[in-house]
Amino acid sequence: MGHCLTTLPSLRDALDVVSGKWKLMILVALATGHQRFRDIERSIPGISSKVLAKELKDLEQHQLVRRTVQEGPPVLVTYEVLPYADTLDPVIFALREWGINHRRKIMGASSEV
Amino acid sequence: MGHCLTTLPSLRDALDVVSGKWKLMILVALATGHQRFRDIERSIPGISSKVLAKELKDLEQHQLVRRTVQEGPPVLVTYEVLPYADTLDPVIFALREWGINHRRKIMGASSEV
DNA sequence: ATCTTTGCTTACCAAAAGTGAGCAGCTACC
DNA sequence: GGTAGCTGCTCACTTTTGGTAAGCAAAGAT
Repeated sequence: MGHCLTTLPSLRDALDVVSGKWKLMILVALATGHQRFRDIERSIPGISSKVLAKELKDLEQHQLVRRTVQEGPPVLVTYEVLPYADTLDPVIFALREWGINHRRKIMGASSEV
Repeated sequence: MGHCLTTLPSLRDALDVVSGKWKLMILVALATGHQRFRDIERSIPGISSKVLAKELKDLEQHQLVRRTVQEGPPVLVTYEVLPYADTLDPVIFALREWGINHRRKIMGASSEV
């Protein structure tokens, strides 16, 4: 119910860009004001610099993020979400709401035995 | 903007359950009436039986899916989405919408050079 | 009897993710 | 000026995950 025939292919298209452990997290980190590599890295618990570097490149290729180098010294590298990435807000919002709820469910279940 | 401090952790919670290439696709497949293993497998292009079996177990553990065995003969195994999985509808909807739009963007970009 | 379908599992290999170290370029401090 | 620290990464390595192909028992169809 509510799922039409184009659901699977479109979902596939979206997941191909956005699935994975880190991409959405990185976008949120950027959107909340973390622009520098180390800053982003610190704001996302558990991510490694290797993965961050790779995911940022990916996001750049998908035109969701822009990398800017201000020649120094010191050289300053900044990342920012491009406007197009804002179109992912509903996805992030939905996931976040679900996450909040799911945590409630899990916590609730363990104490209600 | 619009992102509060609980965004990252909640997003993490959600992604831990739901991220990956296949889980949402499987839920949609189930929701659109595919209940049998082979049926699901055929409805999701590119998935392998190994991965499907593993993801189904995962989804079962997260209480999003129920596996039912009707002793036969023939033995009949059916999978169904549990009501709780419906709470993911907004996520799926948002992703699907984004996928539709993203495809438009990609296609558009290649012809508008 | 043989072939097909179902619901998987098992080996095997490849790709991705995580770990830890390191490195060039700069600053900060005494 | 020596050493310590930060930045934005990369490299080599191990571990985990994914994908591919085959196979298998139970049953049904021909």
